[in-house]
Amino acid sequence: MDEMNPEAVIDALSIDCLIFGFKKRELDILLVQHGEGISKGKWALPGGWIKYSESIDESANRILNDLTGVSNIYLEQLKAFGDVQRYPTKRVVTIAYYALVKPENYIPRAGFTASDAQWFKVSDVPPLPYDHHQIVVAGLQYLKHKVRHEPVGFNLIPKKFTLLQLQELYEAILGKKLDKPNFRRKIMKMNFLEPCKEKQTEVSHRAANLYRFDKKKYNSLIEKGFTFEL
Amino acid sequence: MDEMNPEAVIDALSIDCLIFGFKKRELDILLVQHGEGISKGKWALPGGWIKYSESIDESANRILNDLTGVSNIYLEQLKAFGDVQRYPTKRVVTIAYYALVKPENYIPRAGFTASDAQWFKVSDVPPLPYDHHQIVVAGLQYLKHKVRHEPVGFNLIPKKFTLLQLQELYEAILGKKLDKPNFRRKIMKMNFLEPCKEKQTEVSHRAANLYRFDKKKYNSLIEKGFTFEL
DNA sequence: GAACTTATAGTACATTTGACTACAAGCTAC
DNA sequence: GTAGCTTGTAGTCAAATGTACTATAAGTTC
Repeated sequence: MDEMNPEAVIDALSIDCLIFGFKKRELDILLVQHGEGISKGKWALPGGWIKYSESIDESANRILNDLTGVSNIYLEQLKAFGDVQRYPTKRVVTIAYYALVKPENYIPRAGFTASDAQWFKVSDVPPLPYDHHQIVVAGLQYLKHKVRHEPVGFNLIPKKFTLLQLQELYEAILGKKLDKPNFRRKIMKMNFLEPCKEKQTEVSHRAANLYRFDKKKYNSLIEKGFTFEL
Repeated sequence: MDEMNPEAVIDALSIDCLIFGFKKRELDILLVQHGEGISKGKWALPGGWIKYSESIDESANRILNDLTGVSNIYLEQLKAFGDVQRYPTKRVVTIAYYALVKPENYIPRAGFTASDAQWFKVSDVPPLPYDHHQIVVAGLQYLKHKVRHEPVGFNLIPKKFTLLQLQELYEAILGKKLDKPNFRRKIMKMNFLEPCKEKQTEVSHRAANLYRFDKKKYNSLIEKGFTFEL
């Protein structure tokens, strides 16, 4: 049977990846240009078929890496999309994954069946095939909600960051100005930022302290009933 | 091909339903006993195969109705589970759905391949086959989070309810005692509960006022920027 | 009516939030 | 150097909110 061949795919089940980046106060998403198949030449979310030999999580990572060269990021499942007519030639249910990354760390390079891979501003995404637009909308909506209830923003800025960088990120995502002293106090009181004991360099003003997100601290706070809210 | 037959199923893709109820201060889930197949006799989440002719949402509703007689509820997608070895005889990815219902409105009656259908206390769930335990845990975790950020709890209690009933629901889900006067004040200040101008009946103590959740009020608050938090 | 149960109101204190002020530290231009 | 700029960091204060209570009211059971 198919399942005996480790390269065989489940032909009714695919993965699509929605990768968010953040550059110059703009949210970006990563698209690939199809190099073959029925949608050749079109820009679309990086996606592909799930193999019998891999879990769906593994599948998402492999597909993303094959098509764009992006690897070792934390892909999380967004949602399955399974309308009867979402795919033109046959019935295909797709499981969408998403991730937040720092674009400067992930220069996409097209691979496998993709002829190109590039970041697009969310505000300037080309027409997408299948129900990919719907997936993007669902992902954006989810991100908007998630960012207020979980400290996912840290995935979008450098490991070591200043409090102002963090504040500007939130201002951009939440779409409003925040008071500087109050933001600092609120974030610092949450107690999961670790000072790096280093300062900013190469800035033409007083250098700010650098901090990093301490996941261990955060997790232990969560276990004690803490909930992140911003 | 398979897809031409409207009864044909996608044999690598299933649905499992996680239905929560609330009775006597306890959270329940709805299980069915398999009447045939490799897990005959075992209690499991109501589940089945997705047909080529139906969307995954439709599939979830049909399967739940076939097996338990429960219909017309709002099923929401929880997550897809796709470990390679999650199903014993072949590779199957399942999409889990969940819903919150008032058990008194939904007396389960077994149907189709199920020989029985019953509510089980969450604290007293029998051993479940496949990765169904993992699905239940994921669902509970999600519910626990969701219930604090959205007023979904009202789906689990009668339309007209007392504040103590509501409080007991939250205590059951969150797993901790809440202070009565403070809970009342907080909920009432949110301003989306409408007094029914009726009182409890048939209770052997002072009758409490009945309230109902006013979805219109809630929605208009949301539009003004209000966020539910508990 | 006494004892009990649950409903509901109120109070006092601590904590958090939001708007704002003050000042320190490092750069640049003169 | 110093004036003037930018950004960092600390603090104040009143209002709102949350927390831990106490008190009392309104029924039921015996």
